[in-house]
Amino acid sequence: MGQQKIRNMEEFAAVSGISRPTLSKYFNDPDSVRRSTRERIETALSQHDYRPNVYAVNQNRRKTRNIGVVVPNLADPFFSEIGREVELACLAVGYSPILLSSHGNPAQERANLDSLRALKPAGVLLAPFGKASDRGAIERFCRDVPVVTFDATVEGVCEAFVGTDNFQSVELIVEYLCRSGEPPCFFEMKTPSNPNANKRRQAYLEAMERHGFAPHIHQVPGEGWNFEEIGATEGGKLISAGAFETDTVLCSNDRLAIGMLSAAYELGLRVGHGKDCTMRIAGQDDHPFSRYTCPPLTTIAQDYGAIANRAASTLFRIIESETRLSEREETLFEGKLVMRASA
Amino acid sequence: MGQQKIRNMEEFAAVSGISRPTLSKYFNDPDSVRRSTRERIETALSQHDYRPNVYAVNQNRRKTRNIGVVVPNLADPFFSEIGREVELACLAVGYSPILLSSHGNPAQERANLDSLRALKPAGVLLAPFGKASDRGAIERFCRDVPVVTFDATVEGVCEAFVGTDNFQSVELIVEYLCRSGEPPCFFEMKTPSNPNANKRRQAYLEAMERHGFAPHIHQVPGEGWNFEEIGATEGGKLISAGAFETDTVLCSNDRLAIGMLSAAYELGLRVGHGKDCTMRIAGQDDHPFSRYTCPPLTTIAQDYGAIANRAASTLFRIIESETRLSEREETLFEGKLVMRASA
DNA sequence: AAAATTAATTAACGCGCGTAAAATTTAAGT
DNA sequence: ACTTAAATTTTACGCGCGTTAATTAATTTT
Repeated sequence: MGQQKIRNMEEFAAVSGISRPTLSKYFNDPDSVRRSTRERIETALSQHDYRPNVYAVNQNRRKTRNIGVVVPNLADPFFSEIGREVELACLAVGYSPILLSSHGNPAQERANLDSLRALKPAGVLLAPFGKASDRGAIERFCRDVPVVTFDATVEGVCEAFVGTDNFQSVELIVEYLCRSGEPPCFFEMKTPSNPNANKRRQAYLEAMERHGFAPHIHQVPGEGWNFEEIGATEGGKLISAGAFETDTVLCSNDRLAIGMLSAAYELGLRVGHGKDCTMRIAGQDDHPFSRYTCPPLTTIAQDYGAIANRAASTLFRIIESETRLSEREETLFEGKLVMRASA
Repeated sequence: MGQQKIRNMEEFAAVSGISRPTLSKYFNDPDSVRRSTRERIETALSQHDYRPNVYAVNQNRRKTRNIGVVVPNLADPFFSEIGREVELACLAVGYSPILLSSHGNPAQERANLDSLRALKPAGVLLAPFGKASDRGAIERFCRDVPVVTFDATVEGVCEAFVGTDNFQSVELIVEYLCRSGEPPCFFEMKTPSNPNANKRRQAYLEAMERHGFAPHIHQVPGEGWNFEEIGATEGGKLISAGAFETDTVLCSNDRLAIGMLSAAYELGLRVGHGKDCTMRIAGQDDHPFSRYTCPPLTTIAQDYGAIANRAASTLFRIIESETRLSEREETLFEGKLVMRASA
């Protein structure tokens, strides 16, 4: 294509026969120039392959076209999947997503926000740790940058929140479990890393009361994000000790359930709703791997795509309106029951 | 801390009593200034919280302190894990990692390299698709930016490659399987997304010959990265058709094995090396979830940490020497046999 | 303490682009 | 064809920092 390399917009103006300010307008918004000029520019562009220097472009702009995406832990397929959807949503409307994982560490979350601040992002999509997050840091950050939280939130902070309706979800699966067999016990970590856990516990209590059953909550020790390990070790202990009051266990999330399924298998128990089964195990989230557990995991599916797209579009709206929301928006999507063999 | 906000280095020079060029030196390398001045700067820094404008800093620099990290698919825990390790290695020596996923799409890989080029990275760590990658694009990119490939490579391109020794690994597990039971059949996709698959198939053939057994390779249709699905569907078909010549199956990777385990479970087969088991299934990679399959998966572990750190340190060496390697470096780490219950 | 070395300061330019104001061209409307 | 409105060009400045050369100050050497 091009002969010699174009070093800057000035040189590209020379070879394309368009003035530099017009080019500048074009690169900021192709639709802001007349169609005939746009076509001339694009022709020249196809022949000379020039791209504006990202750093020079962003130097003076108060707001860049960057969007920060911060998730607590990319090693969790839930977040890598939702992160992927969010990235695509950003690209689709011409923003540049910058994906950062906090690696399960709230201090890293703060560091990520610091890095982002230096990048002057137009906005940020944040899946925070919740209570474990540095509230002050996030509050300060939200003052400077429009932030939409998803999956989890920090009470009363940020412009908007998009997530799953834990109460509806839990009710759905509790209702199903009660109807189809013994009412479920609830299995979770004593100090959950994920803030949804607290809502789910609460929702479980309410749902059980609504259905007229006594709730049974089992909280096990364990820190960090190695949920499968905790589910396997601690869940296994409870199973072999006969600690569960009923034959049905609702886990706070799929990863704990995956661990518990593995423990049950080790113990030689058959899990599921079949006649020869001795217990049922259900999860929450519809983790990408839940379809392939043994038996496949019955769970509540979060609508990854809907959450990601709504969070992104809400953020775009705030950015483009250039005004903060008068009121904090909360959008909760309904979970869907995914019936598989485990419960 | 600070009273009013510092807008630029000039203002910070004023409040700190240090000249701007000295500050500039400091921010590029704190050790390049006298200790007494360094301390004065850091004191002022702690009181006024000023940070140089990233964009202005990188505008003229030919090489930034950014390091691009490109993986084929972040949704695969293998890559999110190795991506994490690579990120940490970069941060540890003061580089800024920029993690990009190609979302299983070679065109996106190319787009990622294009984005990276605009960011003038000091270097790039690339886990390419292999044959599916746009060879020309990668070659051109490597001409401009030092690149170290990991996990997979593109023949003859880039400065260095760090990965696992597939031949050693496959030999290890084939030897184990032959010694402990029937020799393994080999299960893989007809058109594998991962280039290591080809080496593994070759290694299987050689290992079987070495041990004096007839090799049996089963290639199944299927595209994309939904390996578990393919393993379950196609693997299940082969199992129920009795297509495997022996009772032992070595899968090209753990994710296929996870799918096949799920299919075997559905079929009511007991997998493992116990007396009551009817077949054995083994994988390769030691996927983070393989420990929690039912039964837990016997596999070959790649040394994630070693690969990530070696790839990173090799890249740093190239960057800091400011000369390209005279010869392409290849580092292969040995796989380790992880014996669990499935084989 | 003087000389030699090293480090910091002053002054000034350039990077690539955003952007504003004024002058000019082009397109649209009647 | 003539008026108007809209788009483009010219001209020029500024952003925040890298960097260089000449100068001055601080430190080390002998």
